Amino acid sequence: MIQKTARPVGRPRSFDETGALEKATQVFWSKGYDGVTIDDLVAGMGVGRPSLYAVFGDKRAIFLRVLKAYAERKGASAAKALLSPKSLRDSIADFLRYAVESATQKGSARGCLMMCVAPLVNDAEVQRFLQSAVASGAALVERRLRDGITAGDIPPDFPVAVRAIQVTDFARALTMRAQIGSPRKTLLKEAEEAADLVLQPRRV
Amino acid sequence: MIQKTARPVGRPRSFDETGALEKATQVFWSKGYDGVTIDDLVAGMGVGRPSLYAVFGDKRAIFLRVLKAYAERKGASAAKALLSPKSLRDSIADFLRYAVESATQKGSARGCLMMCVAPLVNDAEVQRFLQSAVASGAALVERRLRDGITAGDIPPDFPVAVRAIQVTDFARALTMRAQIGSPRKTLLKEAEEAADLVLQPRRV
DNA sequence: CTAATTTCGAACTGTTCAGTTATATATTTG
DNA sequence: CAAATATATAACTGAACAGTTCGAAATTAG
Repeated sequence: MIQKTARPVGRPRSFDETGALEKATQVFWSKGYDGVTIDDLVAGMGVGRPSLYAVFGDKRAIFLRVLKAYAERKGASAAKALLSPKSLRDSIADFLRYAVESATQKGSARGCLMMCVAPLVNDAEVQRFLQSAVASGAALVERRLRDGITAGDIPPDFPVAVRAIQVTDFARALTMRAQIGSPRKTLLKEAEEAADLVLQPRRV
Repeated sequence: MIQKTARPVGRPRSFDETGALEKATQVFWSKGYDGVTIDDLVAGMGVGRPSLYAVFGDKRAIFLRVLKAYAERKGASAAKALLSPKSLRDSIADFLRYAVESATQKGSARGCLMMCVAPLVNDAEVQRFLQSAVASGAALVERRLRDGITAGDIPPDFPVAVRAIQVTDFARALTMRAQIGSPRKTLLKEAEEAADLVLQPRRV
């Protein structure tokens, strides 16, 4: 019989790996990549310096893990907002509203790790990751738009690819403005207006 | 008679103040705010360390001057693109194309100092400045849209305020994507599509 | 040519930082 | 309880950094 929860030999860790990464997310998010020192991470993650290097590696490695975990969570939330069984208009509006809400969340830094912090990291792997994340986001929206055609919410000649990109562009822009301090209420209103705009049928 | 070009007493400076600030712009743009050291500025601006402190102050002071000069230049170019005597569609498209072109300029860092670097600077004055710059940009576009109503390019009930913000949001989003490496050609095409979208009359 | 003034170049100083090492501590195995 | 193993705590090391100081150099004023 295989005991999966077999305690490993040696002194047990005093921290939770996943939890520490989540705390690291907050550290990077609030201080930016270059602004973060190892001591910031040691303090913020609650992990001793040598353990931090042994378990997670250096700053770059920690950031990459943080970024990927963050992207996964965000992507899941975005997909949830987009693909629940609502009207197309509501789905798109929800997607944009979610972007605004998570970017203006009190208690954590404003904006978004992927849009406001990661792009400044001068690292090829980070850039590649961001590009693929951008493409995935647009693909997700495009899928929803196609479903909208099937459901008859928008006409069959609706330019799904172009509009999908425009939806994600609005999400990006709203998130950026959240970061520099635009109030949530304003941005939520603009999210609605953006949803209305991108769903307009092709001009006659 | 006042001799304006009276040479000041003492050893003349070996650098040009304005030129040094332009070089500083490149330094901040390519390395981000936190990523820049005083030595980077000394090397990049061609100004000796003590002179740098004496003439410009510390890193924060230099960045503020750089940011303001940059914003002035950008604002002038944007106004030029928007307000030249062209069709409304061309004006808006030019505005967005200019955003893409300057964000994908070879030889200098991608993106834009105001959108990609400055928002991460954790400084109240910088944030206030950015907010006002965002508002100015939207106001400029809105003015052009109003002129478009006068000229009959768009109907009198055209939602100028909302669409003006949307235009600047597209500029923001396109600039951001330039930064993470989207090719100029792609972005230029999307600039056209964005211009078409935001000029659609209100839905019937 | 001398004194006054301003900038320049180089070096100095205390601090902060990344990454490592040494030792103590907690736990499993036998 | 003793040996083996893995983590925690604290301290160390060399490099990088911000801001300053000091003497040399370039210029004007007299």
